[in-house]
Amino acid sequence: MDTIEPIAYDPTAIEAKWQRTWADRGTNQVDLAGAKRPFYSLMMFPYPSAEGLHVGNLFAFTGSDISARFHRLLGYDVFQPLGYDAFGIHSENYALKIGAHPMELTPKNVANFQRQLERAGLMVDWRQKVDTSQRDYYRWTQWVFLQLHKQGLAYKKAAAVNWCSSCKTVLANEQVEGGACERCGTVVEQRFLEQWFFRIGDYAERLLGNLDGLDWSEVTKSAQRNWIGRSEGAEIKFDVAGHDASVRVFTTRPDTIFGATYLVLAPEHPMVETITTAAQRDAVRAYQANTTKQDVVSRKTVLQKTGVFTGAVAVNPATGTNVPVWIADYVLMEYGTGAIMAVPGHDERDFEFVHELAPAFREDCGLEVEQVIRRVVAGEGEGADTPLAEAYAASTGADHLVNSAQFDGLSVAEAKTAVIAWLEQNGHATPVVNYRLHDWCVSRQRYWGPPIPIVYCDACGTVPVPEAQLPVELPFISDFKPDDSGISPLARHAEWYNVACPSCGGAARRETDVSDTFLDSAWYFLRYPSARRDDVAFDRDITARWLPVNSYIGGNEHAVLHLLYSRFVTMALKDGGHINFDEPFTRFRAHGLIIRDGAKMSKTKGNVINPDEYVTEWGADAFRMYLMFLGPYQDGGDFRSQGISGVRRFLDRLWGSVRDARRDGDADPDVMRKLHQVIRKVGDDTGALAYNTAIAAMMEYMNVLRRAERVAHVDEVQPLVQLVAPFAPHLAEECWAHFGHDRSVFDAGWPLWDPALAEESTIEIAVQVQGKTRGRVTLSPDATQEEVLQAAMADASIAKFVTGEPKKIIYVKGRLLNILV
RNA sequence: GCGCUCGUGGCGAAAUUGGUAGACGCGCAAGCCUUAGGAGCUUGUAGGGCAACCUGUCCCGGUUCGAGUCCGGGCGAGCGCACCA
Repeated sequence: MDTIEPIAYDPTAIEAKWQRTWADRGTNQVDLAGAKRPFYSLMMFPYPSAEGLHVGNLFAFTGSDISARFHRLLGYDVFQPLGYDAFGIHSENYALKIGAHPMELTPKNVANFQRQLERAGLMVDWRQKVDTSQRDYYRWTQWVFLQLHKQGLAYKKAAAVNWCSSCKTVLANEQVEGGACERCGTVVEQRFLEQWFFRIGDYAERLLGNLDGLDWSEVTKSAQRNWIGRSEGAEIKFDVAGHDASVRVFTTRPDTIFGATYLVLAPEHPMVETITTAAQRDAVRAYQANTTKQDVVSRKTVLQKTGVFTGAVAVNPATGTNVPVWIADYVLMEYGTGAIMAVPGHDERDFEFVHELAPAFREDCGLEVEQVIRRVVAGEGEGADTPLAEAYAASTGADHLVNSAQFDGLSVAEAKTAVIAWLEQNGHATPVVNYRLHDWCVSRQRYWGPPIPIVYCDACGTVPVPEAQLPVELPFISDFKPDDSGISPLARHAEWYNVACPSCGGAARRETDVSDTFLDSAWYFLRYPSARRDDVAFDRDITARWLPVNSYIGGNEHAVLHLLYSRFVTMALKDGGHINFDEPFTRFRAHGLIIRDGAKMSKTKGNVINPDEYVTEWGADAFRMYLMFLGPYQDGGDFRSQGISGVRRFLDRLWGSVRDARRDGDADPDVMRKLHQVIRKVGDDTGALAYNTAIAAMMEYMNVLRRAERVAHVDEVQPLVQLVAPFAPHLAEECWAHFGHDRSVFDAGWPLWDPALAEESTIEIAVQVQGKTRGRVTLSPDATQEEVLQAAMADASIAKFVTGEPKKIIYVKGRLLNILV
């Protein structure tokens, strides 16, 4: 019996042993102050739900952990921290649901997560753990708020905001999905409330422009671009007849101005009041009352358009003709100027409005459809002279203007600039860039978050809490339940909010809202390396050494939330002189999602995987490795319980070959050649996060060892242990120790591979005739074309296809020969 | 509608980036070993054909000696944005 006998190893014992050893030896700790080759490996921290760790968490963390361990083996000083996003609505809502107090429940959940995470075998430096709900963390979250305030980037204003009646708080635009709360799915209402905002809108251009230089997943960059929503166009002024006023509209299609036959204002537009005629006043007021009460979701998604005429008339600055001014619900106050010029001939929405919803008024009010663009489709010639909304959407390069005076014949692109330039001369237009991105609403009318560090004083006004007085501590209150009043639970506690003004000492009142959870996580990566410092949010030297983050891994659901906010806060802190970099994450990779048997995992479907069960049955190493083997890391994968056995079999075989490895005699040169090839492949793939193919390569090598039908030599097996180490760290340590090493395998370095030793002495070269593969010949890699041809013609099954003299021969060295006859 | 990513065996997937399609694993089949096996080992496994061979990477075209890969058009899926002017 010479072949490798797998010996089922005992993961429970081995894994517990090594986790203990790592903790005892401080294996996972890094010298933060003195590291020579710092590498900051970051994973998105979890919020500690009571349900415990989800496979999705483990999938994400394992991917980051492998990258971190791999870099350590390459010789970097790797810092990989982890912590808890424990403040915020998600934690508070769960406490409410089970009737617990978040201040008591959160530490329990954190402890449970900690236990599960420790079993997973992550190379985390737990000394640097952060917990956003702890005072020594949120003190500095408040400090960040104050820095932004100091820089004029935080302001308070009354505005129409998104109100979730279930979470009983306002939400940022980023937290509203299709008109509903992204967390609970409740339809969001519009409320008019005074809130704190951050001027993220001022950073739109920078947030957009920097994306090109970032090594990030394309999906993430594209999501951010969409969210920032840059559009170039112009503001055009339409004077209102009989008033000393003009309506400013934003358009991306100034070229269509000759077809602008009416204007539309958002119902809540401030000019509506002044320009509405007496005859239309009642109708307008009734309409306004009706639409502003509507919740956001029906304003934004219902496609039926309604509107009412204000009675006012404006002058089209291009044609000089009168155009009626309407108000309608399809124009949004939040975007552009809250007013549009309607071009029903070339805009689908305007076309719909005119045709479907205002037929009774059409003639009376002159809502006419004019064609000003002629569509030219390649190969089809010019389109018919029918004004159609489609012409707007399908503007091809050949389309040109008609019925537009001196601009007739210009292409759409030419006309855009020409029309703006012309109108600009008489002060009727300005080129403008608009963004969809709005300022970040950070106030929350909730309990479980950092109180916003602001005090209101009748004498001094809005006073920031002095930094020396931080934190503004969140008090323990039992009635923390939010209500529908739009006022925070803290506002019920006069003993807390009544304070002396920090400026004049007079009676003053604290801000009673807390800040958005996303502010907690928008700077946590700065805190980790300085987590044990109580005198600064982050140390200058430490920060300069470790940041920006070298590798960040997380879910793409945060593309426009956490990732955008983190970039903004980083830029703001740089502008405030606190740090010297613009972008927090040099490389970001969005991992995929784990589904199960083709469907998303959900409690209702009952297909949720409990990692604990699998870790107990198969071991953390096998579970980690299986998750990574499911498919490309950035695509996620379909979890099938059966599949894990293949990975476990591999680990058992590895353990068997380590146990049986012989030291006498020499290693087989053929096996060693494969080994050098595998070292290269696993290194390349692991660096590229192609974990599935890295694992496949190791399995292939294991098969080579087995098929050798003899006990493997130490030299053939030991380097494989180093390759496996990032994936199955516990077993790798056990194997490494078995080979007699005292130190951790993670201090052993990555095995070197020698290109000369990796090279095959003979290779198969495919032989094609007329481009069809007809056979293969085995020759030395540097065989000449003549040699290959000779060998090919000696093979009857190839030669029979070669009829006559070859006309041309194509030889790709070491790959294939193509004979053309 | 706009943007991004993608489409390959029964299944999850590979393919050195234009060069032998289906590595690796699951599943399945046959065999060995077993009192037994949801264990272990061996072999086979894209489809068709007795075979020589033929056909095959969503569909249609193109470039090329050669296309899963590049180009044009279409169909389909997933994600993001969306009455955004």
